[in-house]
Amino acid sequence: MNCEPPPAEAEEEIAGGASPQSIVSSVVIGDNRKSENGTDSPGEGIISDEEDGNEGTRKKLRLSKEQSAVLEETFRVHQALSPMHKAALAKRLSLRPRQVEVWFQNRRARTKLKQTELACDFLKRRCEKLTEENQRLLREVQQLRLFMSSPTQLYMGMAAPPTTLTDDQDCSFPLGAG
DNA sequence: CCTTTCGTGCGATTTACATCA
DNA sequence: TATGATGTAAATCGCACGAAA
Repeated sequence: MNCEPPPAEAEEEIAGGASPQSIVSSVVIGDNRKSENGTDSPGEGIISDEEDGNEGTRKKLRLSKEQSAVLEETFRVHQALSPMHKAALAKRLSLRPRQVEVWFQNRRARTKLKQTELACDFLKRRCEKLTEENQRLLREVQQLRLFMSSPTQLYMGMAAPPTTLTDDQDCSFPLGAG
């Protein structure tokens, strides 16, 4: 499977330089975004590796700002992690390796989606331009045909003959052997 | 060479949670 | 303030692939 790294321009900005040292060492449940003063509301505490804990209902754990920042920073360097790197990162962030893995998978998916959207926008604009150009050329062909059918009459009434096909433009068409 | 097992990535989907009208 | 709609992101599922045994 080929996973080419995305171009830098497709990358979103990461949340400003959170220092890796300031990682909150707990997986929190609850509102991480509202706490603008940086105080992550520590909900349930650390989730251990074995403690999948979801007997019945699984809990969704929101990552803290710091955790997300470190993950983003790491992602900027490597879009995929070796098992060792993953384990180290998980330990550093007090997450399960599986969580780190899932985060990276989702992050790659997000990047790809964003790239696809950008590509789509680009193609849309390109298509619009080509359509415009096509219309213009069609009009010009029409003018040329008129001009060829009665050059003198038309020439009198025209400010200038169609100018698109000038000397510096190669309007020849490859007709094979010729 | 096959076959099996294991680890990993990906796309699609589900689901918990946050936000807003 | 309560509530439903909606968006986002964490998590799950199933499949495919390559490497190693």
